[in-house]
Amino acid sequence: MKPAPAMKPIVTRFAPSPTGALHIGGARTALFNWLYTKHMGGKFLLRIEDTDRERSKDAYTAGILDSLTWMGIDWDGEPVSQFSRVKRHQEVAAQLLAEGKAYRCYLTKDETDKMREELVAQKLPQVILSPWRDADPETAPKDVKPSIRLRAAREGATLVNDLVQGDVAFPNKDLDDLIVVRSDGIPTYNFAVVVDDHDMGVTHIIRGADHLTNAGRQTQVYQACGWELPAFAHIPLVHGPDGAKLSKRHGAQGAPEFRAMGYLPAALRNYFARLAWSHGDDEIFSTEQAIAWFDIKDVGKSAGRFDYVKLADLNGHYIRATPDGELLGHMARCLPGIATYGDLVAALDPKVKPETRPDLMLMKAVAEFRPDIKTGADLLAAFQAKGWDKLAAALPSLKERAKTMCEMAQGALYLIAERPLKLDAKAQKQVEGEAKPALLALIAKLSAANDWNATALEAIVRQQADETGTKLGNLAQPLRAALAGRTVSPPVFDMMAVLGREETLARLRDQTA
RNA sequence: GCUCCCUUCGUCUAUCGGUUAGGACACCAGAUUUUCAAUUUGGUAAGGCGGGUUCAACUCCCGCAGGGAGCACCA
Repeated sequence: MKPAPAMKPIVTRFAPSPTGALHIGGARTALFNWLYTKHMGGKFLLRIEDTDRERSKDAYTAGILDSLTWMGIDWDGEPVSQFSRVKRHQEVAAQLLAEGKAYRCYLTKDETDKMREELVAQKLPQVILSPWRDADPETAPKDVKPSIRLRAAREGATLVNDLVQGDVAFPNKDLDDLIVVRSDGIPTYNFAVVVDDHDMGVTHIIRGADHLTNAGRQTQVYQACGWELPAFAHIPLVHGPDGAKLSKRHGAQGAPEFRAMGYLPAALRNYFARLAWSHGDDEIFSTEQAIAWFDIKDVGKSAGRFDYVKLADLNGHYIRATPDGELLGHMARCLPGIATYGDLVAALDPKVKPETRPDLMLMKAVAEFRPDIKTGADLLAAFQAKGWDKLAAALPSLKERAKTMCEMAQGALYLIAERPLKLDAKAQKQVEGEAKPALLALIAKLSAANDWNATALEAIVRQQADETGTKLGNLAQPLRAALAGRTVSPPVFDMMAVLGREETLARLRDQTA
């Protein structure tokens, strides 16, 4: 039998710049690369684009890697630092120069800025035509450090064959000679990217559509170097709910914020996979399924809008589907990332609706319920002090009714209430009047309960309802109010079971005293 | 201004020349119910506009309009 033709495994990469946290749009780009690579059985590489020495920070790199790991996205090999490859970039530039495919340009930044200004004023395309392209190098000024520009074609068009966007042509007359190395000797982004992608053996470049025009420029570099072009796939951007590029006024942007808002990595993966990509009518699918199904040819071209409501719905599904132990782990990772209520409010862009920030809603509730707890970390500590096992016991009734980890924590606040509870106005009403004698009767019966579990407790309360000819709700609501301090809570019998006999009875007595 | 991209329910999308234009979220109504959820049944809701091509167009072509992205010695 003849062996199947050896197929060169694909190589993809994600190349964030370490100038901040992992942007959620970047996370999606990484996800698409990752899904495609896993689907094709290739290698997924990471490159840190740290040539901007002013803004790049090692802490950001660490944060980005941590966020990717949290998202469940892994990569092959060690991340490559672009800055560490400057020498190599310069070598290639020198080679281009030697071959006449690039030239030294003695135009200063000030001069080109001015030229550009004039072009804009005259409403002309902003194409800088350097006089040094064909000038005699002998006439070069001695006191100006030159940049190196690519001697790009002026006629015809540069074609980008894109797996998502199709064939896109850029007229060469609209592309000026790309600066490949700045006058300070540092290579520019569009040049370094090509050299690095080539050297790393990248076969498929999957990135945001905002890079489409860069693909034109980079294609010219590939051609000048005589290198084989990779396949390009420019995936549509994610826009804010108003259709504009995702920015501060749309709220959260960084992956860590999504973690702090209580979203699960699995939900985020599922949600982002469905933006601009689909597999028939499938909406909720596992990562394994996504890998099996994912193909670039099924990626659409139009930008999608970020929909927190749909994300929340998916997140709810994943919360319900996640085993309790794992969920507790997510809780422990989520809470410490939450700032104080005051800070959250202060950081909120006025255009962002507070309801779309689960972390803010949680801290608001905390501020009312336990003013002594200031940050998410404090809240976590409070849960731990009360006993992590209490939270674990409460989880089953909590996860049914939460869309985010923050909502779940909010539902669990009854665990850490301090006696006597401060009931909110609606809850207060529930424990007054006729409720008082009913509660007193219940206290007596509950004290005598043999078994302290939800079913047994429910039986006792139901019995009293039957005996007194009242509806169960008339007893359950006062109980709820007394135990949780609110009129909305997890099921009362679950709360009683989790709180235990002593605490339950104490809270009930507090309200009947 | 120049270049490039996009346009199906409010949102994410299916459709790949012939469908009652399907699904999901959201929304509305009913069921269930100790609150809130969850679950479940049903419902409202879409092919930007104008021209072609074709027996037939959401689907192909052209124009217009609207939206988006890019236009640095940033990445």
